[in-house]
Amino acid sequence: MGAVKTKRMPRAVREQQMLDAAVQTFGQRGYMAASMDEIAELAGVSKPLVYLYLNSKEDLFTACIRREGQALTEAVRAGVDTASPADRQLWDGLRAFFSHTARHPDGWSVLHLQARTHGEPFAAEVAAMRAELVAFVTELIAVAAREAHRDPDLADREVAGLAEALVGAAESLAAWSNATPGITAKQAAATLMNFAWAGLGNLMEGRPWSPPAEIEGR
Amino acid sequence: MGAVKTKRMPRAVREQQMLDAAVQTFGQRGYMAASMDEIAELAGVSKPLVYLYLNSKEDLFTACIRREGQALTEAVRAGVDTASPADRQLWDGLRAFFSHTARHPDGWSVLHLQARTHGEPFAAEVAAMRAELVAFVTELIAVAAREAHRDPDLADREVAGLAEALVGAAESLAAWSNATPGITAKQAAATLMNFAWAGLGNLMEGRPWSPPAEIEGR
Amino acid sequence: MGAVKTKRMPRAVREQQMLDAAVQTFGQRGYMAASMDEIAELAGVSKPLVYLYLNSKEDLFTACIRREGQALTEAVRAGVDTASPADRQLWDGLRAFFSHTARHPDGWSVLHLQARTHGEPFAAEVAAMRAELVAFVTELIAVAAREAHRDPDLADREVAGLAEALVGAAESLAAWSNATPGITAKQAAATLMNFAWAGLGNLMEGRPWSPPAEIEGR
Amino acid sequence: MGAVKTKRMPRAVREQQMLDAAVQTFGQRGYMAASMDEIAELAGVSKPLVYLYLNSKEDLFTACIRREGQALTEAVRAGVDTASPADRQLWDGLRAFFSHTARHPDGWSVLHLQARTHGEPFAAEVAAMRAELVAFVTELIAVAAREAHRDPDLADREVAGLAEALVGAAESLAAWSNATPGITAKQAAATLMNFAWAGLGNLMEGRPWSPPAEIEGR
DNA sequence: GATGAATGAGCATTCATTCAT
DNA sequence: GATGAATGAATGCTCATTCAT
Repeated sequence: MGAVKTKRMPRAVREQQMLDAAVQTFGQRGYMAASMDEIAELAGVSKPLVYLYLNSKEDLFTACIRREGQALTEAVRAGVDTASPADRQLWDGLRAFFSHTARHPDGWSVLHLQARTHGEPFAAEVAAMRAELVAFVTELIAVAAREAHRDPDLADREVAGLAEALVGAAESLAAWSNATPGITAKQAAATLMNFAWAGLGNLMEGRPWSPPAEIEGR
Repeated sequence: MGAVKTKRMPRAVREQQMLDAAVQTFGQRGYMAASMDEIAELAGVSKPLVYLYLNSKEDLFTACIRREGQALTEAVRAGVDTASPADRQLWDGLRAFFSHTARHPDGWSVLHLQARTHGEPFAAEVAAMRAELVAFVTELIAVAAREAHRDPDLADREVAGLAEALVGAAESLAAWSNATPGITAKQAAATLMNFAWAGLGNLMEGRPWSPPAEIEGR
Repeated sequence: MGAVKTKRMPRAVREQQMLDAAVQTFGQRGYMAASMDEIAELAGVSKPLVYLYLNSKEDLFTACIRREGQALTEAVRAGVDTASPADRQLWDGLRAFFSHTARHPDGWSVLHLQARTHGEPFAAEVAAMRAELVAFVTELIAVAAREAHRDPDLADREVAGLAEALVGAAESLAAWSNATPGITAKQAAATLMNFAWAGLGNLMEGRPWSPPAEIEGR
Repeated sequence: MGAVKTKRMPRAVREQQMLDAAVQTFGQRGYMAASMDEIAELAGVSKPLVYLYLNSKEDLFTACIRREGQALTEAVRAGVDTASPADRQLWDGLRAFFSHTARHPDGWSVLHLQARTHGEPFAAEVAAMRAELVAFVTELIAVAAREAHRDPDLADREVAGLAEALVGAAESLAAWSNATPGITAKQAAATLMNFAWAGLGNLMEGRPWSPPAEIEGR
C-alpha cells in the first residue's frame, strides 16, 4: 500500500520515498504514536532498510523536519522580490507561505505541531527554521520603518515581539484555512495583510490596506 | 516525591492531586511519552487508584484538557468588563490571558501543544475551548465595528479570519514571552494590542494604539 | 513447563524462581543466546514481571553471578576448618568445591564459562569471587610454608602464580569430572591433591600424598 | 580500516584476511556479540564475499577455531624434542604454549573462552584440539613413569585426571600471565613446572624442580 | 570476482490495564 | 478506600542471510 512496490532502486530515491512516508505518518499521528513499522509499510520497504538508510526514529524525524523546513523557507524566499516595497514583500511572502502550507499539510503539521511537542533535539531544529522566518519579518518591519522615515528607535525587543505576533498569526491562519473549506491561500493572505498592516482600528474606520495590483495570478 | 503521601483523603481532593500530577507530566513530556506510572507516583497514589478514579489514560488527559481549558477561559472572562469599550475589553482580556498562561505553563502546554498533536478525541476538546476565545474576540470585533458605525457588511468569514489571526498571535506571544526572560505579561499584551489595533502601517507612521489609563495594577 | 504456574506469590519467592530459571538458561545457552522470553517461560511468569523485579538482562545476569558466586564461596568456606593443617584444609576445600560444582552445574557454567566471556560488567563481578578463592589458596600456601619452617622469601608473585595454577587445575577438573561419568567429587579432589601436594615428580617416585583419615563421609 | 582495501587478490589471501578479522572480532566480542558486518568491514571486504567464501557465521567461527587450534598445537609440537627426557619435554612444551598464547591473545580467547561457551558444534571442535594437548601430556606422564621404573599400574583414569589438571593449570596461567603485566612466558612456565613436577609439598621443603640448562634463549 | 540493495525473524524493553486481596 | 502482583500487546532496533547486477 502507499508506494507501489518497485524493487531495487537507487538509495537516493528510496530515501525520498521513506521521507515522504515518514512526513505523512508523523504529520498525522505525531512522533510518538507513529511506528516505524507503519512508516516502512507506507514507504513500501522493510523496516531494516529504513534503519539502514535513516539510522533511527529520531534521525528520521530530524530528517523530516529538515527537509520540510527547507522546502518551506525556500518557497517563501522564492516568492519574494527583495527589491519590492515592504508591504509588497510581506504580501508576497504570505501568499507563498499559505500556498506552501496548504499544499503540504503533513509537512506543515510536522513543523508546526509535532516537532514542537518534543524535547530539545527537535524543538531546536524547528526553532532554527522558524527563526529564519521571524528574521525575514523582522527585517521587513525595519525596512518599512525606514521607508516611512520612522525614527529607528523602535526597540529591538518591540520589533521582535511584533514579528512573533505576525508569524504566530500566520501559523494560526494556515491551520485555519487548511481546516476551513473554501478559504484559499490568497484569502488567508489578504486577511492577515489587512490585520497586520492596517490594524483592527483602521479596519473599523473603513481604511483597509489595499493589495497591490497583480500581474501574474499565482 | 511530589505530593506528600497522606493517607485517606476524600475522593475530590485525591482527584485534584492526580490531575495536578497529570497536567504537569503531560505538559512536560507530552501525551504519549507520559506514563501512568510516572503520574501515579507524582500524585503519591498507586496506579490502580488512578484507574479507579479516572478510568483510562485517555479520560485522564481529557479531564486535564477540560480543567485547564475552563481555568483559562474563566480567567479571561473574569478579567474583562463587558461594559467597557471594545479596545479596553481586548486589552484586559489579553492581559488576563498572558497572565494566566505565564502562571500555568504546564496547563498551557497541555492545551496549546500537547492536545493538538493527537487525534480527534483531544483535538475536538481543545478546539471547543479555543472556539470560546475566538468567539469572544469575534464579538469584540463586531462591537468595535458598531462603535465605529462601520457597516455590518464585514463578512462573517472575514471576521472569523481576523479573530483567528488575533488568537494565533496571542498564542504565539504567550510562548514567546514565556521563553524570553524579561518579557512580562503586560508587555506582551501591549505589543499585541499595538499590533492588532493600530496595525503595522499605523505604527510605522508613528500612530500607535495608546493603552487606557489603569486603575488597579493587576 | 518449568515451574508449575502458581499464581500470586510474594515477590521474594518469585525472584528466586526467576533466578533459578535464569541460571539454568544462561548456564546452558550463554548470556547472549539466552532470551528473556525463554527465561520468563521457564520461570513460569510473564516477561514484564521479570523486568519489574530484575530490571534488565544485564542486571539479571549480574544477580545470577552474585548468587551463584556467593553460594560457591560459602560452600567452600563451610567445608574447611581453619584450625586444621594446611594440607587438610586444602583437601577439605577441594572436596567442597568439587561437590558444589557437581551439584550445581549450571551455576558453575555461569561462573566459569559464561561470565568470563563478556565485557567488564560481568568479568569484574566474577573476578572478585574468583579472587576470594585464590586468596584462600594463597593463604594456605603461606601457612604450609610456615609449617614447614620455610623461609618466607617466596615472592608474592610466585605464590600468586602457584595459587592461580591450583585454582585453574581445580576448575579444569571440575569440568572434567562433571563430563566424565563415574568420577566423583572425592576422586577429583584426590587426583588434584596428589598433583598439587606431591607433584608429578614424587608421584613418579611412588611417593604420593596420602589423604588424611576421614571421620564424616560428606 | 583494518586491512587496507586492496582489490582483486587471490582467494586464499582474501580468506586469510577474513579469518584474521574474524578471530580478532570473535576473540574480543564473543561469538554472538560479533556481527558479520563488523568482521566484513574489518576484513576490508563486502559481506556477501564473506558468505561466498565461508558460508555462514557458524562455519566462519568453526574455521577460526580450526585454524587457531592447529596453530597452537603445531607451535607446541615444534617446541618439543621427543627425544628429550620427560621433564625437559614438558618444560619445552609449556614454554611454547605460553609463548604462543601470549603472542596470539585473540586466538587464545577464541579457543579458551569463546568456543567453549556455545553448544555442541564448537565445543566439540575445540575439545578435539584440547584432547591433543591432553594426550601429549598423558604420554609424557607415561614416559616419566617408565623412566622412573614406576609400575605401569597407574590407572588410566588417574593419569587422565593428572593430565587434565596440568592442562587446566596451564590454561589458567596463560590467562593470568596475559593479564598480569611483567609476567613472561618463561616465568609462567617455570611456575607451572615447579608446581607440576615438584608439587607444593616439595616446594615447601625447599626442593624445587630445577630447570634444565638452556642453550638458545628463545 | 565483488557488491549495493533488500528482508524475515527475533530480541530487549515498556506500557496501559486488570485482578485478588 | 487502596494496593501488590501480574500480563497482552506493542515498539524500536539488529542481525544473519540472500539476490540481482
